[in-house]
Amino acid sequence: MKYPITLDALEVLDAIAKKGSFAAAANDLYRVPSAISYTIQKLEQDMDVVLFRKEGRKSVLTEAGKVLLEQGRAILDATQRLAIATKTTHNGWEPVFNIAIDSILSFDFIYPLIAQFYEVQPDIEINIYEEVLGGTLDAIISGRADLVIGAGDGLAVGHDINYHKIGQIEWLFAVAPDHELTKAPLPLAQTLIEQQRFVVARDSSRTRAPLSRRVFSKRPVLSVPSLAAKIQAQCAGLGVGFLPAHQIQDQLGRGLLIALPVAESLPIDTLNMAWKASNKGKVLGWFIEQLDKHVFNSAAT
Amino acid sequence: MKYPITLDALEVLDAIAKKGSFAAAANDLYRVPSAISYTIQKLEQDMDVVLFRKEGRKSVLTEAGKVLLEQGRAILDATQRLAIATKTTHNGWEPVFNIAIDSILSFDFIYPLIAQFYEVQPDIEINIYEEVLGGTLDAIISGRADLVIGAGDGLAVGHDINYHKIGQIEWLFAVAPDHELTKAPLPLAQTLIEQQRFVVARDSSRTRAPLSRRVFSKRPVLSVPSLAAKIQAQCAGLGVGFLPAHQIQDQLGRGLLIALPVAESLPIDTLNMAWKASNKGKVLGWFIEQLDKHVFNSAAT
DNA sequence: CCGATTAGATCAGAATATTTGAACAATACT
DNA sequence: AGTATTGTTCAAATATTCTGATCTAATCGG
Repeated sequence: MKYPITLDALEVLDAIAKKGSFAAAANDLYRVPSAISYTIQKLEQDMDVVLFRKEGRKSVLTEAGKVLLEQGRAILDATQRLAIATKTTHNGWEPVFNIAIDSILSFDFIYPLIAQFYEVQPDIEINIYEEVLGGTLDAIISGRADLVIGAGDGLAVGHDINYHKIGQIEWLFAVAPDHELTKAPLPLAQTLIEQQRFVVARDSSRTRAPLSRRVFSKRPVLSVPSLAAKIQAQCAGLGVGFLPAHQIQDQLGRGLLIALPVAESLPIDTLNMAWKASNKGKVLGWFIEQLDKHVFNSAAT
Repeated sequence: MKYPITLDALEVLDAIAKKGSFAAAANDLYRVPSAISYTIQKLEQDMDVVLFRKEGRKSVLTEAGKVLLEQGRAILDATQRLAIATKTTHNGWEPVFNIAIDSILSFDFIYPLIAQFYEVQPDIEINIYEEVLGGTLDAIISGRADLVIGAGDGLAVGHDINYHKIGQIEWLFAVAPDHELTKAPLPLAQTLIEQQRFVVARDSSRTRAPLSRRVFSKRPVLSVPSLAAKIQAQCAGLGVGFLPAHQIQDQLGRGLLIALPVAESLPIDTLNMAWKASNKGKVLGWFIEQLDKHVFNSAAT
């Protein structure tokens, strides 16, 4: 069964609609007007429909012609994307790449990397997701992420997951400048800290219970949607808590937050990336290589 | 810019995949094998990708070939649907037709009509929705329905809506066979009725307040999601209420419900269809004509 | 009102694309 | 070893698409 519609004919139809006339479309497509006329007449004959009617010396689309044009454009777009997807697959690149990033990190570091990647390979669809700590393993195993970046230890025993340390996170106990703790003897005693209202960040994109890190407080906590909101709440003096050092350099510099030493020394969290060992994709390989080089939370900066 | 992909090439690729070889695909497409070979080689050259590799004397798809095949099939399907949609538009038929039916009716009556319509015109997408009484006018004005069928008077003053009576609904006051009202003097007095628990049906597909018809009860009502649920609840003796006669013939015949006369005579509701006066669609015209002929709730049945 | 310009159609001939038929090499089967 | 099948090559045939010339009809500007 021969298809009455050809992509070339849809392209001609599109050009006529965009340029407003057969003659202009011909010019646009480097053809002569009679070639355009031939193509449209052949399409009308093959489809057994009328696509244009005469208005004076101009041809205008019929309702059927409009249906063909609109949905034809969608098919042309899909075909162009298909050509690209086929070519990127041919070249060994995955056509789609998903990255999940721990909500405790900002996304800022990944954008320059993606910009670099798009210089190398512009035709890949990259999707970025925000994950909480506990979700990173799920994201890899379930296949919804090709690569995850987040804090915490690798716990993927028996799951054929590769972990690689790419940095570390320093936690600071931070309070507003007018908080009473700024007048207390340093380092802050555990018993004093326990009496404070902690601000905790929950993951707003997940319907799970709020994930609280190092909640020492014996007072009701203040729960906020995100890390950014937590920082704002602590700047406002609404509570206290630990914050990743790299996220509050600006606030510390401007005196909006004060980092106070605590008696108990906090371990520094490692920052890992993880991926399925069986995944040999070139996009994944590129990102792994680049993240390995990337310097996170440098003390010198 | 010439498109490297042609629909014919996608059809060839599809045939090769389905039939398992170039030779079988050639046979299927009424061509010679060298025509298939030519088409694939031209496609590979135009796209600058490798689609097949040799395994012995057989050719098998590469990963790129698989991507092209799968998404190419979707494009072929879309193109076939587009040809049909264009043709139906050319023939004056609307490509999509939406009918909203009052939830007080069952849908049974519309299915034979749709079956008849599909004998006349199989290529139209028909969508059926359930609406409550108050929603029918909205559905027409907003354009989400081309035709609505439901009970009640036409209230569309100033809205350029055509109403047409197509039948009527007889309401019966029905109770379970072991309900105490079956022992009361007939016709049932108003004061006696008022003391009963009524079952009312709300529209589960809408987030509006329950729509109650003829709620006489001074007791808390039992609200259920649908008319079907209302019938079931009344059969179970959970309450009383009015039910459209045509919907409970079976239950009456089997003694699952008893229809009791009430002192106050109830008006019979008219059943209307409504549509926008400016809508001249052929599908709409066909349904209006057929519904006009259709006999609803005939006393003889 | 008239000449110039533009839009699209017609058609013979040219150019390009696709197909066929014959022959071949390589692989698989009996 | 002989036969069958798969896919390729290639000259020739066929089909499709395009060009260039010419035409009709409609619109525009002086």
